[in-house]
Amino acid sequence: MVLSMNAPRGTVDILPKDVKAWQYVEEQIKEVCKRYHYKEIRTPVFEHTEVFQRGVGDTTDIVQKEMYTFEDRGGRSLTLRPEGTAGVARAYVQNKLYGDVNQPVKLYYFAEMFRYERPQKGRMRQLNQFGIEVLGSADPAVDAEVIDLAMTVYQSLGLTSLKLVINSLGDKESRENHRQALIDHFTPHKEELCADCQVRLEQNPLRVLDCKKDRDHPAMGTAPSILDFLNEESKSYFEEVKEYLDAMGIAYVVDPTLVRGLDYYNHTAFEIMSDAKGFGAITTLAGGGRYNGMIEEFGGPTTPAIGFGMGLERLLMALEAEGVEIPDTDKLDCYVVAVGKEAEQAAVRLVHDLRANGVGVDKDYQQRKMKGQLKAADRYEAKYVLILGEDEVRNNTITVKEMATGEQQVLPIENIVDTLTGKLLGGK
RNA sequence: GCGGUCGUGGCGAAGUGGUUAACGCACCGGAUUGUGGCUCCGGCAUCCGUGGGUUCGAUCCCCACCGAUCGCCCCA
Repeated sequence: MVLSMNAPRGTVDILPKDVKAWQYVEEQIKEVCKRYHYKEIRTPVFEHTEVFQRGVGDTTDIVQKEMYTFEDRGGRSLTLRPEGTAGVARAYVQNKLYGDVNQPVKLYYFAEMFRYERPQKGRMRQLNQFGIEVLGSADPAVDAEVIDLAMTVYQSLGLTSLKLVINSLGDKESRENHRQALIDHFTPHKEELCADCQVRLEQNPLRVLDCKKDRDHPAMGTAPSILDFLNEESKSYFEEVKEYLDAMGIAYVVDPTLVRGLDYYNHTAFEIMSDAKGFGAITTLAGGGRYNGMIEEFGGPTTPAIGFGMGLERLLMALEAEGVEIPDTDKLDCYVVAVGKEAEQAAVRLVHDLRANGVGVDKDYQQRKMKGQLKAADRYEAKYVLILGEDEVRNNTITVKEMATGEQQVLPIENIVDTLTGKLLGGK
């Protein structure tokens, strides 16, 4: 490869041979969304930078170092979306969906996200996510439904090595109290913590708990747990969520150190991870939580909301790691083999007519010999091969060969379209 | 931003400081003058990431760069 006309770092082409898996996954997920009564929303690929600064939070890694931010010709600062929730929240406020008769507003999206990171297995600069947002309900049953939906998506696709981890970050009051307790707890050890954590301690002490470098520090084990700081309301909310999960038979693990990287979460936070082998360092398949303050932050009415984001590249990886077969639905119905100039013309017309009648057909365009054309038909896994040669043209016939059995018969060309459409589409 | 590994034909993969750089897969053609999946034969024709350097000579040695990949951080 001489030219450097390659796809930018961290991006990939999804080629025809791979698209099948993507379409299958998308179809299955949409089917689940339909059953759960969620509606699709499509928002812009880029937003005003401020949408993410305010929505995602200034102290997050995403905003601090991972955004694709640029200035447009009008001098506006725009950013390619690094996650899905902020844009949806913005759209919800701007379009006054809080006034919709149907509440809560239950949305899903498929969207590509952009994060400036060093690529590695399961981590791309452009990535695809499926996501859910439910706005307008503070019912813990909604939290459970959202989690249930995510788990159902994975299970309907055949994944089994799943682990659901949940936590509660509590409401504003609980978080504040816990935050102060964390600062009090870690400050005496500040000098012993890693550089990142020293900064985190100032900005967002919750995330010190997330640190992998300092995970063995003695102060970690004794750090105050958020669960001990939940006020009555937060505590009972979390209890209800767990009860609903229990009621649906969804297994979970409570992990008080689960914090999530985004600032906007409160109450329920969750992650779904894969135990499957071949995953490298990446284990998180999906993550989400409640963000009751964001809509207000965007100038809307006080609106409780919850959602999650699910990485589709990682989902595909998980399917592969677990050996899930993707059904092949687009085999070719017919392949027309033509030999000779006259036959070629008849073939073109036949291909056109069959296609017009709903049959999937292809033919040779490489000037291959008959044998080569048959090989191509075999490669394409065509069900039938229709042969037009000199004999057929002379006798106004056509040879129909069923590839699976090798049986073939010579039929009059006259009603061949009807005959074949009946044969191929009769059952549909 | 930091660290490890790697970079040979469409793909996979050997290899050597020095005439024509293995092999496998795939593809095309022939054996079978109009028939696929098996077998055999042939073809696929200067190409060894880029730019420098060492050398009489480098794909193989040195340097830089670019790219890929895996990991750290963090996450999807």
